[in-house]
Amino acid sequence: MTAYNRSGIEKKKNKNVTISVVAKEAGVAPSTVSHVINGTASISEETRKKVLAAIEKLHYTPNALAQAMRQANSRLLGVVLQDISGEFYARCAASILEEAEKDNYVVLLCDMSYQRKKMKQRIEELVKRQVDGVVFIGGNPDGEVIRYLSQVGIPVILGDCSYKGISSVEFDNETTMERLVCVLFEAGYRSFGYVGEPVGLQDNLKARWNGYKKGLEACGIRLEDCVNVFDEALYKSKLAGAYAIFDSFDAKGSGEYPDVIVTSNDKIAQGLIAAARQKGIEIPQKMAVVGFDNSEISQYVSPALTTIAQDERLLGKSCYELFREALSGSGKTTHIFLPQKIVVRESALIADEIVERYH
Amino acid sequence: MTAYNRSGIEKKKNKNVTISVVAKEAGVAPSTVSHVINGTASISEETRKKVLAAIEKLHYTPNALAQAMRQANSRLLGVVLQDISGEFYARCAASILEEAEKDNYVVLLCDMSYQRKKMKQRIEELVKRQVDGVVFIGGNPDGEVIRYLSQVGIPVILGDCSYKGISSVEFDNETTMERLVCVLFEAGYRSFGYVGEPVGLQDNLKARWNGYKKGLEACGIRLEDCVNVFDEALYKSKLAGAYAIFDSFDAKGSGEYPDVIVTSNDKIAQGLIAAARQKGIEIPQKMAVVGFDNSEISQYVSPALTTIAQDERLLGKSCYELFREALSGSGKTTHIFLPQKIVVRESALIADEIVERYH
DNA sequence: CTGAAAGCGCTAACAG
DNA sequence: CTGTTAGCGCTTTCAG
Repeated sequence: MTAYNRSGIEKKKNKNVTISVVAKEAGVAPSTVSHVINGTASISEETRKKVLAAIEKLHYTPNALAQAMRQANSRLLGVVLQDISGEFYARCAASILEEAEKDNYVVLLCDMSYQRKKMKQRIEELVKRQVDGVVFIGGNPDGEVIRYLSQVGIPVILGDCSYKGISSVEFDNETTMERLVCVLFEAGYRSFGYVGEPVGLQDNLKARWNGYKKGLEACGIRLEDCVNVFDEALYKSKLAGAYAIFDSFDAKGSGEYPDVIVTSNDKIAQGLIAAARQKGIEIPQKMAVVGFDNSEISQYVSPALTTIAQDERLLGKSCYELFREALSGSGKTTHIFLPQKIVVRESALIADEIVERYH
Repeated sequence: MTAYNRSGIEKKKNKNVTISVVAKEAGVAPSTVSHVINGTASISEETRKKVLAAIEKLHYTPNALAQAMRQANSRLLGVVLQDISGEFYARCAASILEEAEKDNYVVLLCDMSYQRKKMKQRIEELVKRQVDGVVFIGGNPDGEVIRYLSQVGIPVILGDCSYKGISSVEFDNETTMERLVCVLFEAGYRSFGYVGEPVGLQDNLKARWNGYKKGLEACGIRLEDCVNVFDEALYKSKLAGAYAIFDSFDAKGSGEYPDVIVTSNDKIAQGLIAAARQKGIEIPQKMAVVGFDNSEISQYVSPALTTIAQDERLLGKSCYELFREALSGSGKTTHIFLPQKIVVRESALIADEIVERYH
């Protein structure tokens, strides 16, 4: 029923419905309006009604920028991740978004696209924007950036990576990978291969690689007897990259493949499997392949992927909770480790009882 | 070399490095500092140096909130999409993020999770935050929300959906789908099936469905002779949902399947294929399946998916550009249509020359 | 219970 | 070329 400017869509400027306009309309002072909105003082039922009516009539919406300036917080959370197109990151992000929403927090998303050099600049942008905190997912925290954030008093939470003195929630990658190798060994696989991105840029990859090595050692297998390939190209295209990599296995000997190849990602596993199929190499009979992340599709491909499952939503949620905790200022740093699970399907066969034994 | 508060991480409040602190340090007026930062007046080399030194020394970072309040814009863009975990949306988002970054815009991301009712509230939050514009990707624009945004003067850009009088960039879903059906018919497929989410909530699905019907008509096939299933459950889990749906085809007759099933998404196609495999039905020999979206994995599964490819990054980029254009205030509304491509692989066989003929 | 006044950090006239 | 002033929209003492 309100009369808007009849020109319909206009330039701006018509959004001059400020708190004092409302106050005028209601015949009270701006501070009174503020009080009824924020419940920050007790107001007589009568004036409260008048104010509410004015708000309604004018379609008043508080300006969060102005609010943030007066108060200590902006209710803005920065989330920095490596690649929103990756299922892992997307799930984490979705979960953080969901939690933030419940708190009237809003998230400023930064996708680093695995480009570490952009980090500093992007973080500065977030700081300018007065975010109340920053959650990093994945990657390998940059000490300089972390220190900077600490100096300006912005809490930092790390997801699936870690840094001394900073709260984090990680999956138990190292343990899981070690267990995976042992379980595979127990299932009869004797020669191993590893395919993944270079581990330097990602803490979680590093942890997995370490677990792989530990597992090998525990099983009495020498690392030199394994074919381990790290390829930068996998950052950009896991499927095509892995597909191309398959040749490196063949190049070595002739027709000699490891019994099982462990990978850092389901897409890499799938790329390998596609290449194997193309070459007539049967998976898992001739060679087994294990993925990582339990992507939604992994159980619908053929052979269905044996992989590692983890609750990314829980990771996201936990990160958000740590952020809120950090805000309330206990000052303590917390490190949470979340379990992962070996999911046996077709691409690598392992008897259930073996998996359970290593649980 | 600067001495920070030695306690390291502190609560806030130490971030009191405002423009006037810098000004004092440099022995000039705040406005002068502002001018050197923004290049909004010519400054003598001498004072400029002093100011820059002070900024450096104090680690001054402008407060974007305050800037936004003084100026007309916040350099904040709201992006609203249905499901960040979907490859389609993730790609669009990634592209918008990338473009925004170049402009020092920052994006406030909202994931609706296909829940239409949350829309209004979320949009209000964005408005409170003073976003300079909102880009909607997918879904079915809510007239009320669009009007509200127009009233408060916030430009709206629609991606892969449309609304009267609002700029949009869409894929040419209807045309493509119609063409797909014709091409399939030409390739010898005579009986058709369709599997997808109910089309009411998504403009792009509606367009595809319309195209499907038009194609059928053009080929002289009656809609009643087709098995078309719409399932709400597909919104939440396309793979599992499609897998479950497969039975509905069997239930009808006995062992009678359409020659080809057209779907709204690669995941749905893959779910169907997995179910078929489980039942011993060969794809594409016994029945062909066509996906949609050309997900990265689609060419690495077996059978490789015949599907529809589209450039989501271009869509994202175009949306961003329309947004910027809208800001500069030409006031005109633009509708862009982006082409899609039929990608023939293994799950549905079509001779290249047929596809080309319909191009 | 309500209002007046101050000021968050910044920029945009306008003087000088 | 540089400084003074005013004020964006809001919240918050502090009086009344």
